[in-house]
Amino acid sequence: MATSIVESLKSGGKKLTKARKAILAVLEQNALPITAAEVHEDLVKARTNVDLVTVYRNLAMLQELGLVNAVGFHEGQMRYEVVHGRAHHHHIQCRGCGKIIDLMLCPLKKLTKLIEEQTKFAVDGHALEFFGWCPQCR
Amino acid sequence: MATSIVESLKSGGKKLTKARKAILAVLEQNALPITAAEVHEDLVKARTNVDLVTVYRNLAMLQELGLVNAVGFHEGQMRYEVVHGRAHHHHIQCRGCGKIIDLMLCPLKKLTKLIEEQTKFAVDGHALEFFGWCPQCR
DNA sequence: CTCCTAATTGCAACTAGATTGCATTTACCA
DNA sequence: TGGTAAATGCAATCTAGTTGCAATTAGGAG
Repeated sequence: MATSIVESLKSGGKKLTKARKAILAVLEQNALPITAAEVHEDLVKARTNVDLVTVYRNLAMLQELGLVNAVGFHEGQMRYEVVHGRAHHHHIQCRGCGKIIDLMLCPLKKLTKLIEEQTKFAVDGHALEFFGWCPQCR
Repeated sequence: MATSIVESLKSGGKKLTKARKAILAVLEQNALPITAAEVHEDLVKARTNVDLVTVYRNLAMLQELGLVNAVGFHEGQMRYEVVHGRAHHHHIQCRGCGKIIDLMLCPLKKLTKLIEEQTKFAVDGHALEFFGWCPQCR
């Protein structure tokens, strides 16, 4: 596991438990954002006994520490991906098969400034997802 | 109610029921996206007896017809707004008080073309929400 | 190395948002 | 005005996620 992650946990007063290591390992093995249930499935497959509740609690905690990023596609559930060493990016999901792919771009830096001027909000984040039909489902 | 809405319903083989009219009226009275529960609350206040299930079913149907737009702020519930006569736009929500305001802009037309070239997806929509702190919560 | 304590975990119960099955009612066209 | 497909209400159900609590564990102090 990356040193930066261990550091972040420590400075947050968090322990490096077996469950936590396993959850982070699963997230690092998945290039694309996965659901809590999928994290749990992978843990079971890897013969690692971690309760689904523990998965939820750790995902929430890792999000607070900024180690994990939550992504929503309006599916009725959230998806999660590790932040560690990856550039800020967005996703596109196929409306047919649900396939997700990474988009290594973000057009919103300039726009954020404009919005701050217009609304007087202090903007500190955004959610941007694209939807469409992949070549197979088209 | 706008003629265009009545037309859309008819050509979709949908009836103009009392419940449906009331739900559309509530949505038209709310400038900002509201939840199914809030729609239901407004109906109760207006002494219109419509079951929450009927609200859910109609919101889903209106969305399919493209008359209503679903917006998600990762709150664990969806919000809905009428499309009728409003330009495509996005929103910003305060992380403190949950206040939402409209942003009458969208920077994504050009980007959509680029994504289609890069991914071979046929892009047909996107979700873009901003988060931050409003002047009162800052 | 051992002990202590706060952090973490698992289990069970619970919550909230949303969906489904089915019998009854309603819109609307012939 | 009657027939019928669409729509509704109610109750039951589902799924994602959360909470309370007793038992366990990581990891620093001594």
